[in-house]
Amino acid sequence: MDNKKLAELLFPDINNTYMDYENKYKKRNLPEGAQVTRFAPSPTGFLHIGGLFAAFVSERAAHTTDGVFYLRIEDTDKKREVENGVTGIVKGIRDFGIKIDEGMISETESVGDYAPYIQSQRAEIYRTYCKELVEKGLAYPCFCSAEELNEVREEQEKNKENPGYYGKYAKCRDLTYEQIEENIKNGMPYVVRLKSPGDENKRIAFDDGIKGRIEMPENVLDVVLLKTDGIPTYHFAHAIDDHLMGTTYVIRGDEWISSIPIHLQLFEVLGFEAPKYAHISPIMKEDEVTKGKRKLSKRKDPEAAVSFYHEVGYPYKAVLEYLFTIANSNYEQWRSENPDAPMEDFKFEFSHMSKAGALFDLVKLTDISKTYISKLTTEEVYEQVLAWAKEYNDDFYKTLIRDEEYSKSIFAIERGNEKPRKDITKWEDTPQYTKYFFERPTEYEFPENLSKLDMIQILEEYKKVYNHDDIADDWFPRVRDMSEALGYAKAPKIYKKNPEQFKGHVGDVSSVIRVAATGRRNTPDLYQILQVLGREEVMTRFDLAIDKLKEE
RNA sequence: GGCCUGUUGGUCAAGCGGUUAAGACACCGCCCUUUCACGGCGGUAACGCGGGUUCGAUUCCCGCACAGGUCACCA
Repeated sequence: MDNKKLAELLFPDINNTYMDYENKYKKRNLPEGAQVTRFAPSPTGFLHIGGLFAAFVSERAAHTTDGVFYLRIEDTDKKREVENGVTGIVKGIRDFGIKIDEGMISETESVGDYAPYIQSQRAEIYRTYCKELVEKGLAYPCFCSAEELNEVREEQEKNKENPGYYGKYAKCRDLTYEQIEENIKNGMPYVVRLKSPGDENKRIAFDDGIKGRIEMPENVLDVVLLKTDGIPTYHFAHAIDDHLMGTTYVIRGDEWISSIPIHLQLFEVLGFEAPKYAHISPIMKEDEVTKGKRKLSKRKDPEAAVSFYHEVGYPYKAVLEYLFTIANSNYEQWRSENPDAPMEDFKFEFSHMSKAGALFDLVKLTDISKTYISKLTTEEVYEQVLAWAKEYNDDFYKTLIRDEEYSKSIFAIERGNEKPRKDITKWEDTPQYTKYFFERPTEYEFPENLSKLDMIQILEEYKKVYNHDDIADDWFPRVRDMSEALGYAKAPKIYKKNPEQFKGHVGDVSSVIRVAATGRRNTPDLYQILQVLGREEVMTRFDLAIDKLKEE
């Protein structure tokens, strides 16, 4: 068979040679040890937390080595594609502050010297390399229909043989030029397959950055390179793109491990140097029903979508912080030793990645997020809450901007202390958390151990002694004195010793004041709340509470 | 079924032939305290099973079990 002639028959439109691309896309000039990594999702309109995790790890791997991290879109499956899918991915990554050096930055635009970064625009490149393989006798057209392929598979299953297109089952391997020409003339659709040089008795080995050394049988399958529509399969596109774009480290989900023999063979056949690989274990979730682990599912689990975290308002750095704790086992240790260091200072290492899939732990995220938010300044909290509200809660947004200083003074309560409060988990909590600052209470959680008359007495008495100009140190002693005068112990300990001598203790008294001012029994520091509310408002609220007590 | 991977408390995980088997989150108790939160102290709780190798196995080897992945013209 004249392979050259066959190549011309199959690819009459291709006039370039692969050398044109080898010359066009120059080798990167990077320092020793710098890694080039990429995130290469399909634009299916949904960025999975596992995808974000892979992107994050890839970005860290690149930027801790002064390398490059780029975004490539793998849109070779037109059936699954979604409108504006690229935008969704770019936004998802951006919302989490992950910096993309190269690649797609919007639906249609990209930056970088290795464009196009979207596979649907690289058809000619793939076809050029494919033509080359045909010329070298390493690839051939296959006209088998889906039905024929199914029949073969059934026969193989019956004979307990490995399924697939290989060996004697690879019917189209031995087609003559004339047969091929005839088929094409008749308009028969075809794919282009690799003529696999693999030997089923040989084994290959490679060192995975995370999983370690893995050995597997060589690939013997004549895998599809170009589909009927002329678009490459993932395998072929992976080899071409990662070679041309200079990827040094391919980081992806571990569902790809079993394709490694194919990929290594492709690199070999194409004469490319293979990249290093690191295969990440999937993020799992405990299934409520079966109590087993399962992959986070986009249908069942809202937290599988990256947009979920943005919507409910977890600060993106808190999410990243959490992702880091499952990415590198020594991260938490490092963080406790460097509580205020930026996370970029942490040296990411593949060797500290877990081989097994971690269960996604929302409770742990909650803790990390609370701690993170507790350390923010008032300004930072206000900005982030505002940004969240602007996107997801218009009413609250309007409330916040009505009086910026007032809003900030709320978030300033007990902030900046040595032991800051840890009570905001996510921005979605803040409307409820701050509600009583913007609205007078309508419901009161008055304590049950005091009578209404006692409570009315407390409030009326407190109105008389309340001094809005008290400094913090004077405020509580005043409550103490009043408590004592009304027959309450001035400290809980005193009350506990002789409970029969008192009506209650100062804590009961301040509870009444607290509930009258806020409607709630549990709040941050009461003095600061009263200060924020302002003298007039405080008095009004006391009156309202008294009325409420009287009417019942 | 073939091929690959994994299995330490509820969760994330240290460990890499000899340890009272770290730590974090969660949970429980106590202390601090005007509530809540914070903080401090303490507690419950783990090496999947069976064989080897070895003076000694959580650690090494072999089975088994369980879990996950993959065997497409999807990525």
